[in-house]
Amino acid sequence: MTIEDVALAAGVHVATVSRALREGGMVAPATREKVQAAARRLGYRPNVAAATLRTRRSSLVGVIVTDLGNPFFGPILKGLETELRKSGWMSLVVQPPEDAAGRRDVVLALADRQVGGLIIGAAEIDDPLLDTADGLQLPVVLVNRGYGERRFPSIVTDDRESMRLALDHLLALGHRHIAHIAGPRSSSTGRARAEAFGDLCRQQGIGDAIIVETPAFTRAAGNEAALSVLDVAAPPTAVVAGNDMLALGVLDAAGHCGLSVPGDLSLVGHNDMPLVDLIDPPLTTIRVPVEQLSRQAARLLIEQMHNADEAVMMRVMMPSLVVRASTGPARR
Amino acid sequence: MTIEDVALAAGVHVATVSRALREGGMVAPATREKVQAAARRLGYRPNVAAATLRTRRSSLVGVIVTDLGNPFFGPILKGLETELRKSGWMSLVVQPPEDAAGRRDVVLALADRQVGGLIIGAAEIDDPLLDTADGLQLPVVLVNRGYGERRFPSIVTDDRESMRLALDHLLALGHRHIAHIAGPRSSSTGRARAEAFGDLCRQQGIGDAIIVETPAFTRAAGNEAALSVLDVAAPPTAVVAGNDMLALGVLDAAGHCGLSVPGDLSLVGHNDMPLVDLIDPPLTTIRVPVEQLSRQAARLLIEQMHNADEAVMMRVMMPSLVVRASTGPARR
DNA sequence: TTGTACGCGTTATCAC
DNA sequence: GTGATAACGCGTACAA
Repeated sequence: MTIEDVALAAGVHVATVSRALREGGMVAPATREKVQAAARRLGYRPNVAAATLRTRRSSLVGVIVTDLGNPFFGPILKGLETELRKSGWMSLVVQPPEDAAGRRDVVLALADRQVGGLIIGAAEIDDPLLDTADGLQLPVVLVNRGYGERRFPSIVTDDRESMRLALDHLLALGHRHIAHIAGPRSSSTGRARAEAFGDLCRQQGIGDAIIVETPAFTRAAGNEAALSVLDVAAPPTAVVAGNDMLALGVLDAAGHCGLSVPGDLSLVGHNDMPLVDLIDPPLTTIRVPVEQLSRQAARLLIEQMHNADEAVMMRVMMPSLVVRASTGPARR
Repeated sequence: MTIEDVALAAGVHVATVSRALREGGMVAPATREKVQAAARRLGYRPNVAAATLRTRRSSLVGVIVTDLGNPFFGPILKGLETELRKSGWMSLVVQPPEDAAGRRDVVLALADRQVGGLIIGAAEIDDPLLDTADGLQLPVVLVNRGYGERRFPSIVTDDRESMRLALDHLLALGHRHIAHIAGPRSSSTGRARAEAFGDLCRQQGIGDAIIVETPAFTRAAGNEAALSVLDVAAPPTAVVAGNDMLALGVLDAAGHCGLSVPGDLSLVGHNDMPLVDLIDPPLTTIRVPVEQLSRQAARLLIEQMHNADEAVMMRVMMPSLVVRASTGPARR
């Protein structure tokens, strides 16, 4: 069942069928109708591979996400897929390997499929992923990760504002000994939040603020890092975690050290991922507007793909503080 | 940069290049090496669209999942993608619409992309998705959903065993008034668990077991259904939920009714999705081996795609009980 | 073992 | 506004 069959059935030439079935084709309304009727009657489906071969374009978008197991990414993926498909794009989802060569290959493999662009929710700073995409001239949008030199369009939340919200909240509760369990410096969010936290502490005259970097945004890493901070004579009275997964690890560590939350230790997470409102204690955290984040990202990519020479831009979304029960007044 | 350029550079014919670069091609080792060297030197990347057009095969697999926002699906997607790509397949991820036409179209769109097969983690009973895939002769594997007539290969957990584990646990704790907040009967798991629960209760001589069906596996639906059961004079002392999301809703309802868990009400979930070990109280639940479930599904699909006339088979995985703190002895 | 030749289904560029 | 025709890049019988 090819375009030729339709042409035959409609009594026109294949070229006319092609035009009639596509948006911009210049065809007489009557002809178009005739063709569409024939196509429908025959159950004709255009051969996507042939069209891709001819046009060098496919209706595919590469979605590169680390750690699909992380509850934070589910909603992001959901928003992305929904919004992309609304515009006719399908999502090729890939988790990149750790090694540089593997990351390069992932982008190449995606490019081989003629993806129109890439949404990357996994970029590290100086990521081979980005260099490769850049070399291929592939439109890219970063979600929730900026890039060191801001070379790529991205949707991010304001990390400085996040830390300000967290810190103000803790200061208002009387805390003065505050630690930050930071995500890896190789990720823009890990780095930006750590730097903002440091700056703000200095501004507030908190000299002894501790910042510990973790190797990954995981519960295990959070636990380990938190132990090094909490398992001492005079532990801090509050901790700001780089994200919610790290916060869960901090919770583990607090339990291990016999510290009650929020009695002995106040804890602020980041992201407000699903279910953190139900854990014990319900987590005070910084909410990022996930739904809008992912929809904006999809839209931005679509714009970039549509208009190749769109200016590089960053859209910054504002986080907000959600106070639950993991924070309380300082005892000391 | 086409296959012809490589042929020129290697001093052989394009056909030879094609053979040399693919697995089964019969080429002299020396020639192959020469060709590979030339290809590498030129940075040649085969045109996937052309190959797809020619062979009518792509290295794409359709992954149809409802509700990417549900924390249960993240890990499943993760295992699926990992395993599929290990065998050279990329995942086209799609969330199906609710309406029949939309579900049909999703499968057609996937088929248009020449996907080798479909992994469906969203099938309803008598789902248009399945009929369409069936009509297209597309290899299909169902994850965590069986099909009414068992026409499709699937990976499932043993729902009867799940319910047996849950019920035995509650009976051992002395409960006799037990309700089941069931998932929709339109889903195989919802139906199977409800039926098993009913059967087992009868076997145990529990005549007054209540089963309430929900319209969806969501927290809100669980809450609503649970309210109808708990907000009465003599509520049951234990509830088995159709899955963890429903269980969270039950928890909400219990709070609303002033029932403490597990003091006044014992609660068993299903799936052991991420973070339910941290909620208050930590949820007793039925663990499904997600990692293996998804990997098995991917492997099964790969087998089906490889060997078209593989017998339809179902692989059943055994669930296990994870006792945490949401269940306790019956007071009455 | 290698080369020849054709076709896969579409779209784009021309004439008309 | 429509028809003819030439690519697009590759895989594969078949012949050599």
